[in-house]
Amino acid sequence: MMELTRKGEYAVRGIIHLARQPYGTVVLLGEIAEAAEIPQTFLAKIFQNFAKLGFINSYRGTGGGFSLARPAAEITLRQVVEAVEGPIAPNRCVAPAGECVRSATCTVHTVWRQVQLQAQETLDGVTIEELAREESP
Amino acid sequence: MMELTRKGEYAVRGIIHLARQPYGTVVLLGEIAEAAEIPQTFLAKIFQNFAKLGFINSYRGTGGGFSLARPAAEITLRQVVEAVEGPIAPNRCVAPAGECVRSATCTVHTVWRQVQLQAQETLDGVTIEELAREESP
DNA sequence: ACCTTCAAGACCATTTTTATCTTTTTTAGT
DNA sequence: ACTAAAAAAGATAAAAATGGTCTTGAAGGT
Repeated sequence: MMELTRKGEYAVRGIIHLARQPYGTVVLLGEIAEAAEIPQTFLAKIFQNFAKLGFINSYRGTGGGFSLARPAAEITLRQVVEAVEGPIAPNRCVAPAGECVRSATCTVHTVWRQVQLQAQETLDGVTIEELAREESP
Repeated sequence: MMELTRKGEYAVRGIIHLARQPYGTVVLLGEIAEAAEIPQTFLAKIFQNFAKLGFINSYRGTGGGFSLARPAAEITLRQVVEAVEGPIAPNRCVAPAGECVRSATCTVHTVWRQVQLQAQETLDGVTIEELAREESP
Protein backbone atom coordinates (compact mmCIF):
# COMPACT_ATOMS: atom_id res chain seq x y z
CA MET A 1 0.00 0.00 0.00
CA MET A 2 0.97 3.61 -0.56
CA GLU A 3 4.16 2.99 -2.44
CA LEU A 4 6.43 5.44 -4.12
CA THR A 5 6.68 4.63 -7.81
CA ARG A 6 9.89 4.12 -9.73
CA LYS A 7 9.54 7.63 -10.99
CA GLY A 8 9.61 8.96 -7.45
CA GLU A 9 12.49 6.76 -6.49
CA TYR A 10 14.45 7.87 -9.56
CA ALA A 11 13.69 11.50 -8.92
CA VAL A 12 15.08 11.32 -5.41
CA ARG A 13 18.16 9.38 -6.43
CA GLY A 14 18.79 11.69 -9.36
CA ILE A 15 18.60 14.93 -7.47
CA ILE A 16 20.69 13.53 -4.63
CA HIS A 17 23.39 12.65 -7.11
CA LEU A 18 23.31 16.20 -8.42
CA ALA A 19 23.48 17.57 -4.90
CA ARG A 20 26.65 15.61 -4.22
CA GLN A 21 28.57 17.68 -6.74
CA PRO A 22 29.96 21.06 -5.74
CA TYR A 23 27.17 23.61 -5.94
CA GLY A 24 26.74 24.91 -9.46
CA THR A 25 28.43 21.98 -11.19
CA VAL A 26 26.78 21.09 -14.47
CA VAL A 27 26.37 17.35 -14.84
CA LEU A 28 25.45 15.36 -17.92
CA LEU A 29 22.15 13.57 -17.83
CA GLY A 30 23.89 10.40 -18.95
CA GLU A 31 26.31 10.59 -16.07
CA ILE A 32 23.58 10.96 -13.49
CA ALA A 33 21.54 8.21 -15.06
CA GLU A 34 24.46 5.84 -15.07
CA ALA A 35 25.63 6.66 -11.56
CA ALA A 36 22.15 6.39 -10.08
CA GLU A 37 21.17 3.43 -12.22
CA ILE A 38 18.19 5.09 -13.88
CA PRO A 39 17.04 4.69 -17.50
CA GLN A 40 18.35 7.84 -19.12
CA THR A 41 15.28 8.71 -21.17
CA PHE A 42 13.09 8.28 -18.14
CA LEU A 43 15.29 10.50 -16.04
CA ALA A 44 15.21 13.07 -18.84
CA LYS A 45 11.46 13.42 -18.36
CA ILE A 46 11.80 13.75 -14.63
CA PHE A 47 14.51 16.38 -14.91
CA GLN A 48 12.62 18.32 -17.55
CA ASN A 49 9.88 18.65 -15.00
CA PHE A 50 12.30 19.60 -12.25
CA ALA A 51 13.71 22.33 -14.46
CA LYS A 52 10.23 23.73 -15.05
CA LEU A 53 9.57 23.72 -11.35
CA GLY A 54 12.80 25.56 -10.66
CA PHE A 55 14.64 22.86 -8.75
CA ILE A 56 17.34 22.56 -11.35
CA ASN A 57 18.75 24.45 -14.31
CA SER A 58 19.29 22.81 -17.65
CA TYR A 59 21.86 23.76 -20.24
CA ARG A 60 21.86 22.58 -23.81
CA GLY A 61 24.66 22.01 -26.22
CA THR A 62 28.24 21.02 -25.67
CA GLY A 63 29.13 21.31 -22.02
CA GLY A 64 25.46 21.26 -21.19
CA GLY A 65 23.68 19.26 -18.56
CA PHE A 66 21.93 19.95 -15.29
CA SER A 67 22.80 21.77 -12.10
CA LEU A 68 20.88 22.57 -8.95
CA ALA A 69 19.00 25.84 -9.24
CA ARG A 70 19.10 26.43 -5.52
CA PRO A 71 21.07 25.04 -2.61
CA ALA A 72 20.23 21.45 -1.73
CA ALA A 73 19.55 22.60 1.83
CA GLU A 74 16.61 24.56 0.47
CA ILE A 75 14.99 21.63 -1.29
CA THR A 76 12.98 19.30 0.90
CA LEU A 77 12.27 15.67 0.26
CA ARG A 78 8.59 16.49 0.29
CA GLN A 79 9.00 19.03 -2.49
CA VAL A 80 10.80 16.50 -4.63
CA VAL A 81 8.37 13.70 -3.95
CA GLU A 82 5.29 15.84 -4.50
CA ALA A 83 6.78 17.23 -7.69
CA VAL A 84 6.73 13.81 -9.27
CA GLU A 85 4.06 11.91 -7.40
CA GLY A 86 1.60 14.63 -6.68
CA PRO A 87 0.29 15.64 -3.26
CA ILE A 88 0.83 13.21 -0.43
CA ALA A 89 -2.50 11.66 0.42
CA PRO A 90 -3.10 8.22 1.89
CA ASN A 91 -6.67 8.38 0.66
CA ARG A 92 -8.62 10.28 -1.95
CA CYS A 93 -10.66 11.85 0.79
CA VAL A 94 -7.70 13.87 2.03
CA ALA A 95 -6.37 14.80 -1.39
CA PRO A 96 -6.44 18.51 -2.27
CA ALA A 97 -8.85 17.84 -5.12
CA GLY A 98 -10.82 15.58 -2.82
CA GLU A 99 -14.53 15.84 -2.98
CA CYS A 100 -15.19 13.99 0.24
CA VAL A 101 -18.83 14.52 1.04
CA ARG A 102 -18.57 12.88 4.40
CA SER A 103 -15.51 14.70 5.71
CA ALA A 104 -17.48 16.43 8.40
CA THR A 105 -18.88 13.30 9.93
CA CYS A 106 -16.50 10.56 8.88
CA THR A 107 -13.99 9.48 11.50
CA VAL A 108 -11.91 7.54 9.05
CA HIS A 109 -11.32 10.81 7.32
CA THR A 110 -9.59 12.21 10.39
CA VAL A 111 -7.37 9.16 10.60
CA TRP A 112 -6.22 9.55 7.01
CA ARG A 113 -5.72 13.21 7.67
CA GLN A 114 -3.41 12.40 10.55
CA VAL A 115 -1.40 9.93 8.49
CA GLN A 116 -1.13 12.55 5.80
CA LEU A 117 0.06 15.26 8.19
CA GLN A 118 2.64 13.00 9.77
CA ALA A 119 4.06 12.00 6.41
CA GLN A 120 4.11 15.59 5.22
CA GLU A 121 5.89 16.74 8.35
CA THR A 122 8.48 14.01 8.16
CA LEU A 123 9.28 14.68 4.52
CA ASP A 124 9.27 18.41 5.14
CA GLY A 125 11.92 17.88 7.78
CA VAL A 126 14.45 16.35 5.46
CA THR A 127 16.44 18.28 2.88
CA ILE A 128 18.25 16.98 -0.16
CA GLU A 129 21.44 18.39 1.34
CA GLU A 130 21.13 16.09 4.32
CA LEU A 131 20.42 13.13 2.12
CA ALA A 132 23.33 13.93 -0.17
CA ARG A 133 25.67 14.45 2.75
CA GLU A 134 24.88 11.39 4.73
CA GLU A 135 24.21 8.82 2.07
CA SER A 136 27.08 6.62 0.98
CA PRO A 137 27.66 5.90 -2.70
CA MET B 1 1.04 9.56 -3.88
CA MET B 2 0.47 6.65 -1.58
CA GLU B 3 -3.23 6.34 -2.08
CA LEU B 4 -5.59 3.75 -0.79
CA THR B 5 -7.33 2.01 -3.68
CA ARG B 6 -11.04 1.61 -4.08
CA LYS B 7 -10.70 -1.89 -2.79
CA GLY B 8 -9.24 -0.59 0.45
CA GLU B 9 -11.85 2.08 0.75
CA TYR B 10 -14.63 -0.44 0.13
CA ALA B 11 -13.15 -2.86 2.63
CA VAL B 12 -13.17 -0.25 5.37
CA ARG B 13 -16.65 0.97 4.57
CA GLY B 14 -17.97 -2.57 4.34
CA ILE B 15 -16.62 -3.79 7.63
CA ILE B 16 -17.70 -0.60 9.39
CA HIS B 17 -21.23 -1.18 8.19
CA LEU B 18 -21.11 -4.69 9.56
CA ALA B 19 -19.76 -3.40 12.86
CA ARG B 20 -22.72 -1.06 13.22
CA GLN B 21 -25.10 -3.98 13.60
CA PRO B 22 -25.53 -5.66 16.98
CA TYR B 23 -22.66 -8.09 17.45
CA GLY B 24 -23.37 -11.40 15.79
CA THR B 25 -25.98 -10.11 13.37
CA VAL B 26 -25.79 -11.82 10.01
CA VAL B 27 -26.12 -9.33 7.20
CA LEU B 28 -26.70 -9.93 3.53
CA LEU B 29 -23.90 -8.98 1.19
CA GLY B 30 -26.37 -7.11 -0.95
CA GLU B 31 -27.53 -5.06 1.99
CA ILE B 32 -24.01 -4.03 2.93
CA ALA B 33 -23.12 -3.27 -0.65
CA GLU B 34 -26.15 -1.09 -1.08
CA ALA B 35 -25.79 0.74 2.20
CA ALA B 36 -22.10 1.41 1.72
CA GLU B 37 -22.41 2.10 -2.01
CA ILE B 38 -20.07 -0.64 -3.12
CA PRO B 39 -20.43 -2.85 -6.21
CA GLN B 40 -21.76 -6.07 -4.76
CA THR B 41 -19.58 -8.47 -6.69
CA PHE B 42 -16.51 -6.50 -5.77
CA LEU B 43 -17.43 -6.50 -2.12
CA ALA B 44 -17.99 -10.23 -2.36
CA LYS B 45 -14.33 -10.73 -3.23
CA ILE B 46 -13.20 -8.52 -0.41
CA PHE B 47 -15.40 -10.27 2.13
CA GLN B 48 -14.35 -13.71 0.91
CA ASN B 49 -10.85 -12.69 1.80
CA PHE B 50 -11.91 -11.25 5.14
CA ALA B 51 -13.62 -14.52 5.95
CA LYS B 52 -10.47 -16.47 5.18
CA LEU B 53 -8.49 -14.14 7.40
CA GLY B 54 -10.92 -14.61 10.27
CA PHE B 55 -12.29 -11.08 10.47
CA ILE B 56 -15.76 -12.15 9.53
CA ASN B 57 -17.88 -15.29 9.32
CA SER B 58 -19.80 -16.15 6.22
CA TYR B 59 -22.96 -18.21 6.03
CA ARG B 60 -24.33 -19.65 2.83
CA GLY B 61 -27.80 -20.46 1.82
CA THR B 62 -31.08 -19.00 2.88
CA GLY B 63 -30.63 -16.69 5.84
CA GLY B 64 -26.94 -16.52 5.07
CA GLY B 65 -24.71 -13.51 4.93
CA PHE B 66 -21.81 -12.15 6.93
CA SER B 67 -21.18 -11.32 10.54
CA LEU B 68 -18.14 -10.13 12.43
CA ALA B 69 -16.04 -13.03 13.67
CA ARG B 70 -14.69 -11.02 16.56
CA PRO B 71 -15.64 -7.82 18.34
CA ALA B 72 -15.06 -4.70 16.29
CA ALA B 73 -12.97 -3.34 19.13
CA GLU B 74 -10.48 -6.10 18.43
CA ILE B 75 -10.07 -5.28 14.77
CA THR B 76 -7.76 -2.40 13.97
CA LEU B 77 -7.88 -0.21 10.91
CA ARG B 78 -4.36 -1.31 10.11
CA GLN B 79 -5.40 -4.95 10.06
CA VAL B 80 -8.21 -4.21 7.66
CA VAL B 81 -6.12 -2.03 5.39
CA GLU B 82 -3.20 -4.43 5.28
CA ALA B 83 -5.53 -7.33 4.62
CA VAL B 84 -6.57 -5.81 1.33
CA GLU B 85 -3.71 -3.56 0.35
CA GLY B 86 -0.77 -5.48 1.69
CA PRO B 87 1.82 -4.20 4.13
CA ILE B 88 2.01 -0.46 4.64
CA ALA B 89 5.17 0.77 2.97
CA PRO B 90 5.77 4.21 1.50
CA ASN B 91 8.62 2.77 -0.54
CA ARG B 92 9.71 -0.64 -1.75
CA CYS B 93 12.83 -0.32 0.33
CA VAL B 94 10.85 -0.58 3.55
CA ALA B 95 8.51 -3.32 2.40
CA PRO B 96 8.76 -6.63 4.22
CA ALA B 97 9.83 -8.38 1.03
CA GLY B 98 12.15 -5.47 0.34
CA GLU B 99 15.55 -6.28 -1.00
CA CYS B 100 17.08 -2.93 -0.26
CA VAL B 101 20.80 -3.34 -0.74
CA ARG B 102 21.57 0.09 0.56
CA SER B 103 19.47 0.02 3.71
CA ALA B 104 22.54 0.21 5.93
CA THR B 105 23.95 3.35 4.38
CA CYS B 106 20.98 5.06 2.76
CA THR B 107 19.48 7.94 4.70
CA VAL B 108 16.40 8.10 2.56
CA HIS B 109 15.68 4.61 3.76
CA THR B 110 15.43 5.81 7.35
CA VAL B 111 13.03 8.56 6.32
CA TRP B 112 10.72 6.11 4.62
CA ARG B 113 11.02 3.87 7.59
CA GLN B 114 9.84 6.67 9.84
CA VAL B 115 6.89 7.47 7.61
CA GLN B 116 6.03 3.79 7.62
CA LEU B 117 6.20 3.50 11.40
CA GLN B 118 4.07 6.59 11.95
CA ALA B 119 1.40 5.35 9.58
CA GLN B 120 1.43 1.92 11.14
CA GLU B 121 1.10 3.34 14.62
CA THR B 122 -1.72 5.62 13.68
CA LEU B 123 -3.70 2.88 11.99
CA ASP B 124 -2.93 0.49 14.82
CA GLY B 125 -4.46 2.97 17.22
CA VAL B 126 -7.87 2.99 15.62
CA THR B 127 -10.35 0.15 15.90
CA ILE B 128 -13.31 -0.61 13.71
CA GLU B 129 -15.48 -0.26 16.78
CA GLU B 130 -14.45 3.38 17.16
CA LEU B 131 -15.04 4.05 13.51
CA ALA B 132 -18.43 2.36 13.59
CA ARG B 133 -19.42 4.20 16.72
CA GLU B 134 -18.42 7.68 15.74
CA GLU B 135 -19.16 7.74 12.07
CA SER B 136 -22.52 9.05 10.97
CA PRO B 137 -24.49 7.30 8.26
C1' DA C 1 28.27 23.97 -40.70
C1' DC C 2 28.35 20.56 -37.35
C1' DC C 3 28.24 18.19 -33.24
C1' DT C 4 26.41 17.98 -28.62
C1' DT C 5 22.89 18.08 -25.40
C1' DC C 6 18.34 18.92 -23.61
C1' DA C 7 12.95 19.64 -24.91
C1' DA C 8 8.76 18.00 -26.32
C1' DG C 9 5.58 14.96 -27.78
C1' DA C 10 4.06 10.60 -29.68
C1' DC C 11 4.00 5.98 -28.85
C1' DC C 12 3.80 1.45 -26.58
C1' DA C 13 4.12 -2.81 -23.60
C1' DT C 14 3.08 -4.39 -19.14
C1' DT C 15 0.87 -4.32 -14.84
C1' DT C 16 -2.63 -2.92 -11.74
C1' DT C 17 -7.09 -1.55 -10.84
C1' DT C 18 -11.84 -2.19 -10.94
C1' DA C 19 -14.73 -4.53 -11.82
C1' DT C 20 -18.37 -8.44 -14.14
C1' DC C 21 -20.07 -13.05 -15.27
C1' DT C 22 -20.65 -17.88 -14.77
C1' DT C 23 -20.61 -22.02 -12.38
C1' DT C 24 -20.41 -24.49 -8.17
C1' DT C 25 -21.22 -25.43 -3.41
C1' DT C 26 -23.62 -24.97 0.79
C1' DT C 27 -27.64 -24.33 3.58
C1' DA C 28 -32.56 -23.52 5.09
C1' DG C 29 -36.99 -24.34 4.56
C1' DT C 30 -40.75 -27.11 2.60
C1' DA D 1 -35.57 -35.16 -1.76
C1' DC D 2 -36.48 -30.60 -3.76
C1' DT D 3 -36.02 -25.92 -4.23
C1' DA D 4 -34.65 -21.39 -3.55
C1' DA D 5 -31.21 -18.49 -1.45
C1' DA D 6 -26.78 -17.19 -0.72
C1' DA D 7 -21.80 -17.23 -0.69
C1' DA D 8 -17.35 -19.41 -3.05
C1' DA D 9 -14.46 -19.76 -6.75
C1' DG D 10 -12.62 -18.90 -10.97
C1' DA D 11 -12.56 -16.86 -15.63
C1' DT D 12 -12.79 -12.81 -18.13
C1' DA D 13 -12.17 -8.01 -19.39
C1' DA D 14 -12.21 -2.85 -19.85
C1' DA D 15 -9.78 1.07 -18.19
C1' DA D 16 -6.12 3.31 -16.07
C1' DA D 17 -1.52 3.71 -14.34
C1' DT D 18 3.19 2.50 -14.73
C1' DG D 19 7.53 2.37 -16.84
C1' DG D 20 9.43 3.08 -20.23
C1' DT D 21 11.19 4.10 -25.76
C1' DC D 22 11.59 6.76 -30.06
C1' DT D 23 11.61 10.60 -33.08
C1' DT D 24 11.95 15.16 -34.11
C1' DG D 25 13.12 19.72 -32.88
C1' DA D 26 15.61 23.46 -30.68
C1' DA D 27 19.52 25.57 -28.52
C1' DG D 28 24.39 26.13 -27.73
C1' DG D 29 29.43 25.47 -28.43
C1' DT D 30 33.35 24.83 -31.68
